[in-house]
Amino acid sequence: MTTSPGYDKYAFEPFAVTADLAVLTIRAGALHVLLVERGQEPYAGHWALPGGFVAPDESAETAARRELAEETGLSDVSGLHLEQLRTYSEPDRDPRMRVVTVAFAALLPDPPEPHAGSDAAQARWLPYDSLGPLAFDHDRILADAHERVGAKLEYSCLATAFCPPEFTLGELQQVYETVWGTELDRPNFRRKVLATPGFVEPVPGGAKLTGGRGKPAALYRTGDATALYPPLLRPTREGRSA
Amino acid sequence: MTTSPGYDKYAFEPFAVTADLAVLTIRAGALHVLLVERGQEPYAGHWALPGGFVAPDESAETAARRELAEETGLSDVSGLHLEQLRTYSEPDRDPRMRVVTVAFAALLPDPPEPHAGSDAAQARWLPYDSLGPLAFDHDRILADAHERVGAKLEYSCLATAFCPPEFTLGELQQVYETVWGTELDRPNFRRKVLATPGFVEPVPGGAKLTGGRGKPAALYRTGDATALYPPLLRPTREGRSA
DNA sequence: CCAAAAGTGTTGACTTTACACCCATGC
DNA sequence: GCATGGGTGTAAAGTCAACACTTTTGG
Repeated sequence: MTTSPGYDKYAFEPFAVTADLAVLTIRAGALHVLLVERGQEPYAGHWALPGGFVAPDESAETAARRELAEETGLSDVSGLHLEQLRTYSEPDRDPRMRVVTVAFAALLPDPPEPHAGSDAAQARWLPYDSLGPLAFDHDRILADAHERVGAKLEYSCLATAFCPPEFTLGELQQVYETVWGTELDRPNFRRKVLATPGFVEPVPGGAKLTGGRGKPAALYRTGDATALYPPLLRPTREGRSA
Repeated sequence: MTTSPGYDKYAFEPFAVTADLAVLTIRAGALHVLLVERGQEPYAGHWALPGGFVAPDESAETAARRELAEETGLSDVSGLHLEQLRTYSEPDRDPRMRVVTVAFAALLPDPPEPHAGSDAAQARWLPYDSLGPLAFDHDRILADAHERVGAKLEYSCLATAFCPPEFTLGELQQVYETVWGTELDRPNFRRKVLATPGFVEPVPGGAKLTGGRGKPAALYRTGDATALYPPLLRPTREGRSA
């Protein structure tokens, strides 16, 4: 910690610090984002990521979790996966004042039907594709969130965060296919998932579930593992090998 | 952006925002970190990561680059790789006041012999292993930096950031071995690197260089590629396959 | 000639892919 | 029965790790 000449440690400029959230879920086979409609300028009428100021006694993570609870109306937000993305600090991000935003991605199982927004602004789940321009630099934050989540699916067990407590391998595969926008071979997907020790574990009660018609599928739960060796790489973007 | 009841957008608590740097280099086959010795409490006499306040007209990235130039004494800092790590915002990180720190990792080729520190505090390159406890939560930041850099070597072309403009494959391999703390098979390493299109490109002037005695090695430059397909995975931590 | 470091070749083990096929259920 | 989704098997292609071997330099 050094100070530039003419800079006094205790005479720093005040910054506002906010925590913004890219809350993602998969609904009807499509990636959806939780957005709030802005009621006032700037960007009145535009959609924006939910978020808010970090309180004096909170960390950015705590603030993000608080906002998540308020915005989704969920009571038990403690178990949800919150991933810190990065911090956006360009001086002109917000025309009103100097705001530094710590962005997070949150992954939810199925749609916890909108939210019980604590304030007047309406909040809605909107499909990730077919979004108009968002307020501030939120397009970029959201794109970063998508990119990060897509990458983490490759080498972590994050995918189960999109699934309910008990799920089928078909549902898990849909998570990958939806986030990556590709199709995967079912037999191979199944083998890779089951070959990774703590990724998923079968629900012992031989329980099964029907996804409409077709053979009932076995149910699985999230396992202990967090990392994925070997990784589950997305199918070849351009040419993969030399 | 929503506000909690009783919260006025313009009456936020002031936060100090700093940018701290984990400046890494490889010297004599060992990972080294640039640290500054603190002259005042708290943590007087402890080593800390270089860093400083973000000025009102700067982004955190800009502030980090400015600090990097001040601390290393390098004139051309514009080409160096700066990687935003994450933001540390726990309320009690700094006993004096509320400080939110955006941490960065910087990778330098060989040792630009210490620094011309702009202030009195001495700055030094210290070996990553055999570091005592650092000031504040800088141990954790540094560990996160090491972890992140190690991971990025797997799937990005970041390793060349540790190398001078022209380098041999042996030097590049040493970067991997030093950061990962493992040994790699030279023939296989060479093949993987050369099999990735834009990773490195040969210096056409048939230039060569001797690293002491032994056959002179061909020289390479950094290529255009940034990502690494297929990835260069670290050798099996626990058991890799099922 | 020897040691040291660069660079090439090869082989067997393993992984991955692509696809064929059977199973259980709703209509 | 037949469409639909779950689950198993397999063989060819590809990848990778391990190690033997050649080349070029300094002493």
